[in-house]
Amino acid sequence: MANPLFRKLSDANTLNDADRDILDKVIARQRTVAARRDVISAGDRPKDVHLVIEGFACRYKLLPDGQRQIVAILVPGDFCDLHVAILGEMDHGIATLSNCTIVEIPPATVDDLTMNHPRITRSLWWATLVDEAILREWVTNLGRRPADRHIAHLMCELYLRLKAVGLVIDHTFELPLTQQELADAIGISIVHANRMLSDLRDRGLVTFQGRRVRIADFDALMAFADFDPAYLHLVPRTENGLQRDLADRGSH
Amino acid sequence: MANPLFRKLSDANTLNDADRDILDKVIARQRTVAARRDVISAGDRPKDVHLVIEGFACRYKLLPDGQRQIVAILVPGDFCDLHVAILGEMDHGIATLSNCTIVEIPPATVDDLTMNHPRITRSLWWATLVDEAILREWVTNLGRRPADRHIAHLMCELYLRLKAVGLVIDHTFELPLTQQELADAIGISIVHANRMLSDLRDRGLVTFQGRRVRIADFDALMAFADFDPAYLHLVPRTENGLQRDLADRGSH
DNA sequence: CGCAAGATTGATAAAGATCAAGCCGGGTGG
DNA sequence: CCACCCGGCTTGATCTTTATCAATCTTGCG
Repeated sequence: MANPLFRKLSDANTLNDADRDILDKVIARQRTVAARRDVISAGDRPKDVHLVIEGFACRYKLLPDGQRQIVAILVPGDFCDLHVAILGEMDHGIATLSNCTIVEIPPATVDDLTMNHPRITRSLWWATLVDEAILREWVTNLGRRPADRHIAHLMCELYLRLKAVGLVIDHTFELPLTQQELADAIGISIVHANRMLSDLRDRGLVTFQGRRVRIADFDALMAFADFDPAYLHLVPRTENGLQRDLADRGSH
Repeated sequence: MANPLFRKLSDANTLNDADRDILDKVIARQRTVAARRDVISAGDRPKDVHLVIEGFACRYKLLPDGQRQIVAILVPGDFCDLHVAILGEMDHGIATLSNCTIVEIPPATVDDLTMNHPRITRSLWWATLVDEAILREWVTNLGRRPADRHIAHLMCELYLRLKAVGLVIDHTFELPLTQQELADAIGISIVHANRMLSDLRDRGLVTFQGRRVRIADFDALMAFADFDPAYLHLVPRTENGLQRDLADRGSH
């Protein structure tokens, strides 16, 4: 996949070929990070902005008793720390879940984007606001949805987010999470995660084959999870864009 | 309180008297909203940006079975929907918890700020990023902290946020939440909320007198809640700013 | 082959939800 | 002035969800 950043941004924002060229240059400086390593640790003051190009990562918080809460899952095209400069230091860590390709963007490049490329700036804003919307949905999931529906909801979310960057193939996507990591994202114990997962399997809603997730009937899963994709704000400029997108989902 | 927006922003960002004048003008157009009314409903596309000047409000999501999750508590100085324009429609509602004074800021004013007032723009960015940091902490609270500590953590957070806008007086602050509303924020049932609240009272950590919360020993409450104020990014330009701020807390 | 990490299962305990009353205080209408 | 009514608070009993503890199984891999 050439440029997941461009793909993601242009999916819901109007960007042109010139913008694509610029974003291609932005992601030129890549490096790889092995699975289960910190990309940025809590307390860091990173100079460069980091972006996931390939692989999965997560934001997480550690509690004094050693528990961990994953507060976001980062997929290709997601920023780790756009705008840390403004906040100063990281209040959480970012770790890879799989082998990852990470891009480091020097502050000068970010400044150039915000000063000279309003369309891109606006779409970066959009990405930030969607991240926030996802967090609100996670709060709702944690507060009010039982564990099985919560997991189902997360699978719906990842399905659409990964679809936006072309990583859903034939109703399946890669998801290199151990059950412990899933439990840390859902806020439950690993034992409970295991049981809820096998419930979902038994219901035929989600199947896990190795590191791949298969969602045979997305509508059924959405219904079970009470999933409303509105919060992802994927709707492009046209009114019926989402309908198209959703109708399209079986055809890939 | 004259201008909670200026107070909040200048607490962690460098702003001068000229900025204050501009922000005073920004909040000129005020209106009042009665308690327990929607300021903005899910699905709205508000033209103006809304800001709480006085009173308490909340962001919330409704589930199909009628359950509610409060995903943020808004206090004076907090924006309801800075930048909705970019996302299009609201994916959640905003309701008052008490009688509120709300400001409506026309898009032209926001544009003027972002184009002509870089210091203010930066501090608005800061406010947005802090909102996101608060959401991450809420995710952690919901996922990994038991209800009593979760409530204690929220009280610590509100204590510091309200202190930043001058609303903590003599170790107390107003909090016009019913137990049902608190339960909706913490993600528990009202019965459990009631029991955890009386536990906190019994431990002497938090006392509730009418609509006022008293935190006699903030250090003890922080310790109980495992509260680390770093995520609020209140630290001003100086290194020991937070220390000053925290040391100051008993003296008001 | 044998190990280690991860997945699974069973038994039991704790946290929290639900159901059902009762209480308390402030406002309202007679 | 008082009865009563209603929203919100409190309490007890019981049920459900989830956590914890403790094995055991499975599988990829050196």
